[in-house]
Amino acid sequence: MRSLKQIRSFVAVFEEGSFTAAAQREGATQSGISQHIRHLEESLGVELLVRDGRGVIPTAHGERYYGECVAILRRLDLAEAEIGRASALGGEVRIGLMPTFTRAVLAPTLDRFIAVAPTVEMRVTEAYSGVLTDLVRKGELDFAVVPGFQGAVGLSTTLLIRDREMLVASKNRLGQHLTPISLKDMDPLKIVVPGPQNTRRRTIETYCASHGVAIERRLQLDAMMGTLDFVASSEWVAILPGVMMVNDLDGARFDIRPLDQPALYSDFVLIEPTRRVLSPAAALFASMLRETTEQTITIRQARMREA
Amino acid sequence: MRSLKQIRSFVAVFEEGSFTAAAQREGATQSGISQHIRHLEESLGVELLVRDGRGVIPTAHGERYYGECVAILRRLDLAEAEIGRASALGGEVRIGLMPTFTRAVLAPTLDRFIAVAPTVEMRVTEAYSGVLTDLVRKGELDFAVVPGFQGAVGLSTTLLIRDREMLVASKNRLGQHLTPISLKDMDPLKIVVPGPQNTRRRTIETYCASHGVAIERRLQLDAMMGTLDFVASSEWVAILPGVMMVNDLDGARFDIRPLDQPALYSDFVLIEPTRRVLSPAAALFASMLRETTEQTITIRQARMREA
DNA sequence: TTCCGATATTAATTTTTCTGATAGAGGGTC
DNA sequence: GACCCTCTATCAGAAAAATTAATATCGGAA
Repeated sequence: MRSLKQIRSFVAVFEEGSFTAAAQREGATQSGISQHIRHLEESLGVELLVRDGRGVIPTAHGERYYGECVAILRRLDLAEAEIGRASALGGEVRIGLMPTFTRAVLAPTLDRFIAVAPTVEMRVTEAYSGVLTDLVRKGELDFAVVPGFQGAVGLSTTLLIRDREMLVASKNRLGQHLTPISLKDMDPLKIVVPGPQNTRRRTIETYCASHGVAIERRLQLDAMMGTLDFVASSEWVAILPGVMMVNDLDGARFDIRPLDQPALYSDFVLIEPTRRVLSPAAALFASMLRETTEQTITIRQARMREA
Repeated sequence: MRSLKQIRSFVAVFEEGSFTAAAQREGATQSGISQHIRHLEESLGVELLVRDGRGVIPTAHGERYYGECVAILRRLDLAEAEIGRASALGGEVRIGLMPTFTRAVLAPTLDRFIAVAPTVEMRVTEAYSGVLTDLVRKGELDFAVVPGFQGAVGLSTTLLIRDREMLVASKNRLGQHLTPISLKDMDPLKIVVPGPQNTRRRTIETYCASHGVAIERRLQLDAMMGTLDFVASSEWVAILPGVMMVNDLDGARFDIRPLDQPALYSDFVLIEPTRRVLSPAAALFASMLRETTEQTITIRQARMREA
């Protein structure tokens, strides 16, 4: 007979591309997963996955069945969310944020959220997008906010916010605080960048290369706090999303100038497991996060107009 | 943990309005069903059903959850139908028909169907609508065709055909074979009717009462073959759906005249369990049944125009 | 009250699932 | 090609869960 465990196992294997990884994600053994898939295939009378020594590849049947299974799990999740403690706006909300978001917008969002939903247990994980993506896929986070990307199996993405990238340097080094700047006018740059595993690195390199911005020296720093601190006390610069600099608009510590000619925008998306539905509390937090972020951007735009 | 058995049990209890009946339908014991429901309620943290000594009544939560559960089971069924042997147009098709349909349209439909799908195992059950409805709800039939009615929990209905009712008598007793007739012109009637448990009985009585048709004598006969035979060899008449008389349009045995002023139409609907999806073979049979029936009606209309 | 028809509970049993160990298969590397 | 590494399949015993039959309990009707 068909069972939900079998379906969950299949979805996990499909998304992870491996029995072993699926077992880990489902908190089971590889042996158990193997048996579930076998029973599923037997009872359907169809091969769902081709095992090729390196992992697994779904068959055409597998692809189609996966789509249905995800829809079923999602619907199941929805049914429970509708009934259970869901409506009470309680439970636990586990989210993942990049430093971009924890630096400035997390605190005010938390303030507002806690006021409205005092009984909800919040758990915020700070990490870079790769880690967060994995955690979301494993179901260990309800959702995460990561740079916009080309999607991944089993994840749904929703655009949360689009924000402008800023050139950040220590006070009085750039001048014209908050007015647009063309990077080419500033080169050659001594720039602090994240490591190649970070999505931002590629964005920055691509931008510089395709607009003829010369880079004199690169410093690879995978610590956001450290980057800011270093930039504040040196002649090095960094390119950062505006949303993390809202608390420094006064110009007391940094010169901040939006990239121009052309402007560079970054998308941040909310990712969640397709097979699940956001709990009301999580959805509320997500919408508050978006609102707060939008407000900070609005504030910044007002300041920029003044400048 | 949630399981499909629990969900199936809940759906069965909801639809049957009773643990005991649900157990029977699911081929389980009352004890097992009781435990499944208890676990479901515990894990949702919500009461789904109120037990009141006489049976069970769903709570508001139960109602909502039921809707989701049916959708999930249906989707699951769909997923399997899409993948499995479904596409091969094999397997078994179990349908239920009333005598109305078995008398004239079943045979030609079967001919066509068997030609196209020779490997499908057909199982046709002939019975009256109440029995067929129960069998469909229990999942012992893929679908049945019954008189149009006001629906039942757990059943989906689709209009299959609308047909005209006929006054049937033995040859040369009515005259004007195949031309419309006003019943009032023929009263008082000596009429053969089915028992009160049959949907048609109410239809006929209502029609006569509301159009001032006097009935001289009633003969209650719950045997369709017997009714036809008796009518053919006596002065009694019967009111029957046109679709069952297509083989007697030649007037050799019966005088058949459509009711007029006003015309009386009957709807026949296809009923199937909402939680399931018709297999391709069953769907094909249903559509062939509709086609055949429509053709017989078209033929009759042509004959009527000639007459 | 008493009975009747229904659900709840319980403990033993059966079935299913899960695990840990091991075998086997398929690529990559030297 | 031999070796190694990683991955999946299989198996038997262990653990967990479902199922059953018997029985307790409950609620309403007469």
